[in-house]
Amino acid sequence: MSNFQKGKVDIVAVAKAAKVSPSTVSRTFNHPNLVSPATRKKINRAVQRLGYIRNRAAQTMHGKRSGTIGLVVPTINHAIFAEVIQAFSDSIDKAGFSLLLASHGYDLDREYAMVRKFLEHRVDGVALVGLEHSDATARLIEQQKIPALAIWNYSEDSILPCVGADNRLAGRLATEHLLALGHRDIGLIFPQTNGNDRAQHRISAVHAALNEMGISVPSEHESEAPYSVSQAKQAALTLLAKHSRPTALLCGNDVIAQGALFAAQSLGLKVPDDLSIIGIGDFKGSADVEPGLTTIRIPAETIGKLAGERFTDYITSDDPKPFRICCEVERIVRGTTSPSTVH
Amino acid sequence: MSNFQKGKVDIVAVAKAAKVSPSTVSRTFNHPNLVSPATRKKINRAVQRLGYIRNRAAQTMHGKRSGTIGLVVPTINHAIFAEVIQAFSDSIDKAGFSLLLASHGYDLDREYAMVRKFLEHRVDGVALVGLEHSDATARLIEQQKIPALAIWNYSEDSILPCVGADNRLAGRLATEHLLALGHRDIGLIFPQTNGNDRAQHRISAVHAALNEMGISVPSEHESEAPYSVSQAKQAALTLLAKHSRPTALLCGNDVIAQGALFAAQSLGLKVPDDLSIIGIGDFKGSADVEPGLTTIRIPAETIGKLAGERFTDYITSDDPKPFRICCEVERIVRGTTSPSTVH
DNA sequence: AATAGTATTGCAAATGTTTTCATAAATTCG
DNA sequence: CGAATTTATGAAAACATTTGCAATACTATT
Repeated sequence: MSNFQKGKVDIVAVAKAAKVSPSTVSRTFNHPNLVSPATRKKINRAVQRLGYIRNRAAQTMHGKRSGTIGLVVPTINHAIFAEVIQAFSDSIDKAGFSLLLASHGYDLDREYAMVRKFLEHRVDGVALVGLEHSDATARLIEQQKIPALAIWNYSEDSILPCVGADNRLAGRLATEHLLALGHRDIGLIFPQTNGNDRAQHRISAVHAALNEMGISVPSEHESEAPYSVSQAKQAALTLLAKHSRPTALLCGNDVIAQGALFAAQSLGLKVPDDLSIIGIGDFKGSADVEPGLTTIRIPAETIGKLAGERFTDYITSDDPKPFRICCEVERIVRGTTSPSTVH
Repeated sequence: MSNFQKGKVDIVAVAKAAKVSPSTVSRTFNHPNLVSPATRKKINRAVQRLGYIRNRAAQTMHGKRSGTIGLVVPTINHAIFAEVIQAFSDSIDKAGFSLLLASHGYDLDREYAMVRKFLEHRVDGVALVGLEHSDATARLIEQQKIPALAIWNYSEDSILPCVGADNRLAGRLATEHLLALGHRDIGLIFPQTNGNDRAQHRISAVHAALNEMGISVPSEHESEAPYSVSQAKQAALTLLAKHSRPTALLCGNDVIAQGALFAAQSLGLKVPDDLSIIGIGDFKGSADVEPGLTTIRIPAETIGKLAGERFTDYITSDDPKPFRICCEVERIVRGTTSPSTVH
């Protein structure tokens, strides 16, 4: 009970307390099999007594991994990203890594800044959302040779390793579902596609699928809404107030779809009888609204989990092989869609 | 165009390229006013050319701050925590800090483990959710003299500095609102209170307020639900199916309240005419359900923002003064509550 | 009992910075 | 113009580790 409070407890304080050399203490942590059980016990006791905590900063300086992975998301405060962050965090935690998290608010220049910041912290890898990033970001990753991962989106020609879903397919499936139900007059509410390749892929697939059927969407039936139930509700209200109302609404994500649902309800429209609504995402809660939301499920949790597992493998492997993983999207039919009654 | 790729670019590589000493390079970053504009320019050019990125691990070893703050939350994947994380992240980012994030899943032993992990990374401070933590965690914080902050909850006798709301008051306000509307037969759906002092404070205040009116809640009108719309919906369905149905439902948070709302709707009950529902939290989306959810607003964003600002101040101050900040809760009356029709 | 081999430990160099101190150059002032 | 400041730079020590190498102590083998 002597040197508890006095000064820093570093590895040499522990060494002194255990009457061994600092090297031995270090070895006890890093190569326990190289030190005799007896000394190991002495050292552990000293560690306990002094409350020593290893200093990863010092380790990192030796070329050891920092044990951190940086994740940059557009925003944390979305059902869907929260889910993927949670799964990713849990997953890398299992592999002994800590999560550095930042958001860029759909601004790719801020994304760059965040990646840089993470690089200063010497993260062992950086994960980004989506496949579209600024040239500066791409250069930075290339130049610094930092392991990087794109999550959320899948594309067979992605430059970075990726774990995600095919958003084009999601858009197509949603469209085909409505078409199969006989809808020909389809309204579209999507988020801005600027710097958001997920939305961009989805909407272009929707248009493609409609074109194949010779359907085009009149511009007054196409609307843009930010990611927020209330603003989506507003947008839907405006769209639905138009003289010629579509028989179905295809929404860029489930948050927008929920907004649309509430808008329809507050206009006294019966969903799905008067109006069908389909979303994309299958967020937590989409199953629980009344009626349950029909949607194309993007398996956020699976993506996050898988991304974490594969990325940590990749990082810790001596000869890392790039990978691209496509997680299946799936049509989930619930209560907000029904056959068109117009013939 | 010589030493681009060959080997590490560290401060001495930059120094060499700019034909100055490493000290001068370091100074250019840390005390730019101490180095002449001319050399500064030379150095900056070299930095650009080589793509040098500062190494915070090495800085940290010098007793400089690591520039990271650890935040441990029960779970990331909740509307309410996502909101507070976002605000906190943005706020500390402005002050130049990076966020290390971890979740413990309402397990205080895991919380301890996460704090330890953060300590290894030499975070400059650690923020926890709530005021209830394991003894080990408290000891660790005390012993390591690491700046710590409790967010989300306010209490005047909190040991740690705190930024949060008075959850007891929230519980009381919710109760008083229902009582004022004439409800005497009130059902309760709350999350588990184990290791969750927020819920614990709320429910005890509810019971206290009811007691003062001589009201007690029959056990079949009191139910426990985890944090999930669907499971809350289930719990509410069971509760509402009882022969004697309460006239109002007081829910431990807005997610549960939403579940209750959907349950009521699927049972064909008119809200608020047949059943009043009040939540606590005012989550994103609570305003947008139909009818809008009456709730007690806990200003998550304000809490996160304020917490970030005050905590970074605290950390960077030479003589930090402890603080406790109470953010106001507020009754938000929307469409899910109305006067009791039973007399 | 001597030798070879193995298990255990310590020494010292290295990692990438920052900072104190010292020195040199430039500027001011009487 | 020389002394006194001030400004700009460099050398070297310090920070907390890890690890290659060397030294020592132990075991097993003949």
